[in-house]
Amino acid sequence: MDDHKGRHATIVDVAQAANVSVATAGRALGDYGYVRPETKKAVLSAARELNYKKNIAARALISGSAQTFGMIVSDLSSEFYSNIIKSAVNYSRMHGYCVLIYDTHESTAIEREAVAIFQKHRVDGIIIAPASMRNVGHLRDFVAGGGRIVQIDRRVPGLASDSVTLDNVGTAAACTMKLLAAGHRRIAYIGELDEVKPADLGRIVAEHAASARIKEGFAPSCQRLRGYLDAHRDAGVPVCPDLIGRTGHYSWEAARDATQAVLQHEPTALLTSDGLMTTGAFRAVRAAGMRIPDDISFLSFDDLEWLQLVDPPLSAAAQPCARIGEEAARILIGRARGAKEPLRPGYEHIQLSGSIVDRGSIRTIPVLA
Amino acid sequence: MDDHKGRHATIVDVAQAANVSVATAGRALGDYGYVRPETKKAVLSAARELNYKKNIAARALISGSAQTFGMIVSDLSSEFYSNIIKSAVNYSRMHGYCVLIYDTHESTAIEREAVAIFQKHRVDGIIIAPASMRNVGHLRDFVAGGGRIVQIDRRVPGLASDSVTLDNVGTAAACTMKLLAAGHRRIAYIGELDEVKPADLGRIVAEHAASARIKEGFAPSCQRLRGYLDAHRDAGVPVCPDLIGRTGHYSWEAARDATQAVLQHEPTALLTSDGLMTTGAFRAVRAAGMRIPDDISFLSFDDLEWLQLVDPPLSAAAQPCARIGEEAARILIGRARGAKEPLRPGYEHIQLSGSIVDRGSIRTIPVLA
DNA sequence: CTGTTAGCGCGTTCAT
DNA sequence: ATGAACGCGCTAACAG
Repeated sequence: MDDHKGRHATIVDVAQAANVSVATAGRALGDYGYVRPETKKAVLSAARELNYKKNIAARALISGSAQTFGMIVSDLSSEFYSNIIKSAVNYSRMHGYCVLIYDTHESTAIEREAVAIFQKHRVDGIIIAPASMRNVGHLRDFVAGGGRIVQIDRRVPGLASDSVTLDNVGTAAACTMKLLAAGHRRIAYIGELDEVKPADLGRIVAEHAASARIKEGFAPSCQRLRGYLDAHRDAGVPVCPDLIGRTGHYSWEAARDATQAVLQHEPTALLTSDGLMTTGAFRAVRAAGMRIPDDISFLSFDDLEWLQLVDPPLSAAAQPCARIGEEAARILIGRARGAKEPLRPGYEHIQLSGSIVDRGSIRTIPVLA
Repeated sequence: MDDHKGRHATIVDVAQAANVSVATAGRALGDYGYVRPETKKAVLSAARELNYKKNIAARALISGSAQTFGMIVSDLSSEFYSNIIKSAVNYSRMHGYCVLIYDTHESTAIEREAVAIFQKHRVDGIIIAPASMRNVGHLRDFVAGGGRIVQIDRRVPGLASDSVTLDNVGTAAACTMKLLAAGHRRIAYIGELDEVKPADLGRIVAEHAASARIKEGFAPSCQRLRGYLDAHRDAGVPVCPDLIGRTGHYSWEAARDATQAVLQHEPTALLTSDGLMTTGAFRAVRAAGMRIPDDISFLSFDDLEWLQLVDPPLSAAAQPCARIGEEAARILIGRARGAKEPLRPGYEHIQLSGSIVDRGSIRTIPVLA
């Protein structure tokens, strides 16, 4: 217990105390190579005595790995991301990895800084939900320098990285089909859609050319729009552009306002593009004094906890947050383990699908003869 | 751009490329000592050319600091902790520090592991909401070894560390007084209270001896119970033990069940001890078909986002999450900066107070003549 | 099985 | 103003 005033005991101290060489001490402590059991025992007890803690920095200097991942999200405190982080952190922990966290508030500048810091820390990989689909030079540089990235939620096309995303098109289509099957013909969609110019929106809808125009490389809200349009096309139901609410930026206030505008055009159902949009849309519906599902049906993309607490509870397409985090960590661990090989040529692109939880916020409209 | 197959450029590479010594390169890159401006410029451009990134591990080996904090919470994805983490991470980032995160699911074993890992990483300090008030040997060892800790939310007595907590007693008393002032005389309280044996509960209440029995060193739910009792005593209103719901462990299901039981004893108001309890209590109220505030008034400790979304919105005592995270990081940064001194003798114990947000979920009961 | 030694990349003396 | 050399704590070659 004789701590040298806060200075940590080193492997040399332990070796001396156990009357062995540093190499032997290293073998005993590191659990590798040949060490006589008794010797090992002596070393370990000396280590305990001195309160010895391995210095990861020194190890990292040699091995090049500090057994650490970096994780970058745009909003750490959102229910969606915090759940993903939780599972990624836990999975990593169980496999001996720590996680450094960064919150960018959707700022590319901070994201760039995060990547730079992580490079200095020589992280074994980065899990990131890119803030922008276009401004990704720092990410390209990172992978060019040998860094490993797993993208989550969003996927930048052409970026040499693995990814774990949702089948946005398919899940949104399933949501839309559910509403269509319930007899709805005027389904509103509220999303950020900042990549779709308002001027183009009408044309895209009119042509039902979603598949051609909204390709990979768009943010989730756009891909989900595509699912919405695809479902309409497949069902032979025309889409009214006025029912598509575009916030342009990411805030619930904007979603509320967009919804308010869309409600003027008498939709019978509302589909949101994610949790924040749900919050805004729900407020707008409430403010308008409309009742769910009698006056309007509601289907939320993202299953937030409070959806079960309002009256009536709201139906939702739930994303498998825990799996997203786990898969991302799993991929990174796999790559870190097999880092000796020159890096496999291909990348994993895992697409999970959302599951619709029906809580009764969707009204079935009787078919008019 | 000639990356050596993933290997990072070192300061030696940069020095060679710039035709200077490593010492000079170090001075230029580290921004210390004397360097001729032109030389510096040359070094910096060489560094950029080679995509050089300082290796923090090497720096840490010398300075003993990796400019990193550790943070340990029991539930990363709770609204309360994720908000605290967000602000702590941001504040740390702005001051050049990274944050490693651990989620313990309230497990002391994982907490112990987290501390051990953080020691290996030679973190400059740990921000932690201790999972247990008693099982804290690993924390004592950490500070005994020269480690710095800032406790948040909870505070273990006698642990040599700073802390940032809420004035639990005062805030809970204010909540209770608000309900008393509205004319309520049968106020239920739902809390975890695992440190108060059910057998003792009756006696504690009967004696109104809270101040003497529930001292520092108890978890928040107990301290808040004390505020609840103090307010009653000060107002001269007796407390009915049947109105105190004790879950014993931390889950919303338990809170729902405890509330259900308490509702049998006809409270006119409900005070919860934190966000999770609020969720459970609210579900119980809803399940019982009671209307807020007509049948029962509701005041939540912790201001969750959804409280504004239910009908009617629920009043709450809001904790200053952002400030908690900031203050914790600020203290740690201050101590890390002044680490040369043998450590100041005293510790900071910051107590913030909650602010009550009234949204109309409290009914005013007319005084009976 | 164990000890000796040489770095990992950088910061920091000292000289020059 | 710049360069040479040592050391932070640990692992990995070697010898023995």
